[in-house]
Amino acid sequence: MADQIRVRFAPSPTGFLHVGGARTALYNWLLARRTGGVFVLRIEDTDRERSSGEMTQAILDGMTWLGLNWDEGPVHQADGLERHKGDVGRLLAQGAAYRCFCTPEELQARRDVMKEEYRYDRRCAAIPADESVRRAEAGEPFAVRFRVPEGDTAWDDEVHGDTRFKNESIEDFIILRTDGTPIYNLAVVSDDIDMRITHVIRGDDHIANTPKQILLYQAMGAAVPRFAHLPMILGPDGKRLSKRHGATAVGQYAEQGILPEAMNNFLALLGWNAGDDVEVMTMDELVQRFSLDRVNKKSAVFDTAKLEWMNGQHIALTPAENLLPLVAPLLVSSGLLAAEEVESRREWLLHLLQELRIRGRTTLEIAAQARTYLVDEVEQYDEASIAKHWKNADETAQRLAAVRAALAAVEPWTAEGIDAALRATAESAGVGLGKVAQPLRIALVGQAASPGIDFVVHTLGRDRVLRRIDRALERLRGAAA
RNA sequence: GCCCCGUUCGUCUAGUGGCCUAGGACAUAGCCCUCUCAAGGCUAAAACACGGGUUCGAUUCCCGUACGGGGUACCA
Repeated sequence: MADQIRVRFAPSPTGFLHVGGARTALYNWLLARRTGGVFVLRIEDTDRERSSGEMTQAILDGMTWLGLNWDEGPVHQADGLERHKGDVGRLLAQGAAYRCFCTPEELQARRDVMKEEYRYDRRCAAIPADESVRRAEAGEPFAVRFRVPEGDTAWDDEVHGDTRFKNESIEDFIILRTDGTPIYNLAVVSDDIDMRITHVIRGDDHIANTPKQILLYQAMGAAVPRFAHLPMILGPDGKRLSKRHGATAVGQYAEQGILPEAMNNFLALLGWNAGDDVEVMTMDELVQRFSLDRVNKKSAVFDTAKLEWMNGQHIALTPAENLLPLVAPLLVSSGLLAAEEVESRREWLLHLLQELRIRGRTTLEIAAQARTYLVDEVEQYDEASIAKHWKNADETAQRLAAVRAALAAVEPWTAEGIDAALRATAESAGVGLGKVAQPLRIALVGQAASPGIDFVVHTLGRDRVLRRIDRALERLRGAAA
């Protein structure tokens, strides 16, 4: 398998896994799965100051939630320190890099004078090799810079096509700090060579790093991988997505009742499409259909309304058995259900979820709608609904009393039997079913909107139905008096 | 400042010179279905940033301009 595709996702552990990173990870994962390749996870923790173990774990958790399993890793970039140093040593030995004895303070001073025009003036590039070695051995501190050659550096980007930089626009960048630790561009290239990465898929904020990295590959005598630069994800205001736009960490969406399948589906469509009008896709379908050449160049706005719609689509497609483990914990933690009831009332819960799953866009909404079926009494009556459907208290009470009698006699207790009883009640009263169903609905759930009335009555069970009607009758008689 | 990238309905997008009276999806509005609400179905409104070329013909190719974004660190 010499031509097996190897990709990597290489986040720096300086924060949670955010949606932009998640999409980058997803595209890498999809390409690997699509082609039978290898997906490597690498944690870029060379910046010790800003990296933390908790954040590394948070990123791993986010990936796991999304189901983006990795085949190798997580490898820590910091573990490659010796190799990085060795690579720098070789570049130094072959003259592709040189020691720079300018101190950060000196550089800053020059930058202050020249403002934005400043670019490193290569003064240390002219130091003869023997002198450079002598000063280093004498203990003078130095950083190592890459000697950018003349010419152009170009590549055929999988997303952007031909992309070209003039080397003169690239300064002799530092590859090794004074403290002997590598800089990002060197570490990335050294690691990607070491991991035999064939396709580098990352955000297009890295486009300007790419020529530097290609130069490094060439200097190190390694094959240059394919590059694919994905467009940025923006907030609704068109600015780069950030915390002030609200939820950006994938974990926050998990808490908001978003399904990982929906998140992946939505993220996949942010900058890519399957080429037809199909939008709702399972993970398997995404894997089947993904290809890099249908990735867009244009940055995209993250639209939570569409995410929620898509989540609703995925919830509706999720069998009740699979929905139960997602919703039950919410019901248990809000005290509506005892932990052991999840098992003992499993059939009833599945029956409920089967009905509710097309009625909510998040698992939180589903759980909220399940509430009235789990408590004994109606918790709150919607006044606007009462005003509309309980207009005449006497008449409503009469009708509810008739309904009560009919429901008390339904045998067996099935949705069909209930439906027949309600229709018969309406008919003998000489009104349409709506005139019976709406007042009853308010008596049962406190508002004018709910699933079908026969479902509500059946699911609530005879005892609670009769009790709630009795409560409604008390209320109506109080109002009439 | 300099370097680079981008620009189709409010948003995500289809479109690779004639198939475009620019298609789909979300959101919005209306209708249908109907015991209500969802879901579903149908319909409506809604876009090729601008200016030059090239061409018999440009959303599509080229050049400018404008606007947006990224980079320009001993951050990643």
